[in-house]
Amino acid sequence: MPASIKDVAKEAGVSIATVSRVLNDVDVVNEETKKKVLEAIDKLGYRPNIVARSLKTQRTKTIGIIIPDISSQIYPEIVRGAEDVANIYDYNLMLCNSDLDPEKEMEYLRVLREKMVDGVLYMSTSLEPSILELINKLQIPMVLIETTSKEGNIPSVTIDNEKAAFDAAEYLIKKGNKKIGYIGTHEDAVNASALRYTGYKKALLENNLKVDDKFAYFGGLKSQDGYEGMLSILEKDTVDAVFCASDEIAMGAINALRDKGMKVPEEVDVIGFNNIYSAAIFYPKITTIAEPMYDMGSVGMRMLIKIINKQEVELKNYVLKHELIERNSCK
Amino acid sequence: MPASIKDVAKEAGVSIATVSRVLNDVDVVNEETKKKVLEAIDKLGYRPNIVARSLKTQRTKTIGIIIPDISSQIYPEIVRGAEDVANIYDYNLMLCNSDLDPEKEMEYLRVLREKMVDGVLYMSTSLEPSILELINKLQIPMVLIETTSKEGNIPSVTIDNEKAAFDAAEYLIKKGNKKIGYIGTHEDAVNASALRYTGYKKALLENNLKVDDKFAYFGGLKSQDGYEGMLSILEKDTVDAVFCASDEIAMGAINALRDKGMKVPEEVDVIGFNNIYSAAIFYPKITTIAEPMYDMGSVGMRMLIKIINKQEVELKNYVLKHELIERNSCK
DNA sequence: TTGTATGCGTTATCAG
DNA sequence: CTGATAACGCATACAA
Repeated sequence: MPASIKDVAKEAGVSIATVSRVLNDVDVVNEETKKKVLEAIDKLGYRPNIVARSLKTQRTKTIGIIIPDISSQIYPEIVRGAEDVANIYDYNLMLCNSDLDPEKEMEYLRVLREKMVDGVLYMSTSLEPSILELINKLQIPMVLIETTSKEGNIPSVTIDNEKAAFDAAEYLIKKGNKKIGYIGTHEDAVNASALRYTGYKKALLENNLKVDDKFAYFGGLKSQDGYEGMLSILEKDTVDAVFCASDEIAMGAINALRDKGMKVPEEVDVIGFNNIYSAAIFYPKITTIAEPMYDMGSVGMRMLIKIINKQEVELKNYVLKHELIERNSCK
Repeated sequence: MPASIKDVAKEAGVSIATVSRVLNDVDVVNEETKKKVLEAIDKLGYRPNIVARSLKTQRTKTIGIIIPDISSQIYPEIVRGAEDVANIYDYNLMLCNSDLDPEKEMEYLRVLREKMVDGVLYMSTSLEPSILELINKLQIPMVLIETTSKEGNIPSVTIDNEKAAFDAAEYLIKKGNKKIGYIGTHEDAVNASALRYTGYKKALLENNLKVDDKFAYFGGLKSQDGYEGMLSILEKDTVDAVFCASDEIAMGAINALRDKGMKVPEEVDVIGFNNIYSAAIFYPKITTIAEPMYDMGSVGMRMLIKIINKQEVELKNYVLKHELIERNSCK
């Protein structure tokens, strides 16, 4: 049993109130007694019990972070960014993997509330009405990362996915490519990555290129999807270039092209999305749209802490800048 | 302000004691009143306050997990394994990134104690005396992952790093390679990956191959280290094969070989370690020693929870099996 | 400047 | 079977 404030009080020969005062550096307390208390604290190796403190102050100094899956390639960096900022302000992170399962998300939201976290950083794809309703009921400070709520009434930090995809596709077009494929999320999906198809399409149209479904493959964001997607497109026609909605897709697509005896970038340009760690290690190094993962986490956390402290946030919906990184998978 | 047990009691017309009883399903309580209470709970949308409960029961149902860096390539899977098991037993995870800084590790240990976590999953490289001392003082259930304490008195889950490296090196030898390089941690380092050099050396010696320092490059575990290490070795001599203490090193080494115009595996065999996600996506796909990351996390968590519940654990120091995965970076 | 007392929301002990 | 009530460890309003 660790020492409590009571033990310290007894040891120092003062009341627990006084101990509490020096602990929190509040009110004025005589230098003499302060010293006595400090000595007692030191002697007993006393450390405050934050659970008890939390119950009293109604603040736990911990923040919940809900992500689809920490073992995927893109979330660890976001989490790291969040933790680094949290750390500065003496917050800890409670990590929750939802697997994008709305039921799990809701359960975590409830548990986080029960554990009285001061706020939640929430990453999901779609925000179903039932979840929105729960969020509303829970009354817990929250910021969305990578998503926005329909009405934009929940603070968020994202990138402009449509514009980013537009930039990527236009880059491919500027290189002189005409037949440009797409591998990624279906445009009807209600999440951020679906906007990438919209951006891709817009770039083609604005440049008087026709959008043909035979050049598009809709599936997941994994390398397997890229591999299969590339093969599927190749069965129908040849392509000059491919826009991939994720770097993993790009890697899979490049592997498929290689297996078909086609050279990247000599014969086909491939551009990815995300700029995950291995994009720069892969051969060829992948030209891609860099999403500021770390910054999304840190900016999101910073905003959340402001909200928790009831400070004004200038901008409710941050849109961070993306960047096209030229490497070796495009001519 | 959310409803408390008091509100429920008033709503149901019973005492808070009774509400608590139905909440925890303890003692016998009249079906009739139980129903009333349940209705009140439902009506008010009552959820227990776990912070208050924790203060009373002295159990928080949360577990601290200290890792070097979540944004590195190997920890996310361990964390995921840990979380999945934690989830089953209604525990949550408090994530702490230490960057292998002993000071940070100790600070986290203290804060986790203050927040009354029920246990800690601890990943570090070296356990300095000062940390051991703190651990001892804190009296908090703990299991080590990827490391062991000198005396083996702290429960742990690891793989046999020396044997794994031995297997990898012997695999290279069996392929007929004579001049086998090593890129990785220095043998004097006091952590798990240093044992890989020991295993590598042992394999060479047992097979009557001489160990020559010009074939060894000691550095970090990143791809950059692999790239530079390969170049450095190549300056002194040619090699038939290279044992890399991590997959990232292997990727860097392969890129260096490629830049030097040498083909993998036709001219040089390269074997990695860890089996990180991108090892199977890289070109060529990397032959490697697979560490059961997910299992280390889940087994560790399982063990920790047993310890927390004061159940007997049959084995204090688990050694999980590694596996050599043959892919395309070796002939 | 310091101490007493109350309550944060629970669980658990003790009577009834 | 149920209701008071005392902790759990701390912060704080109010007295002194």
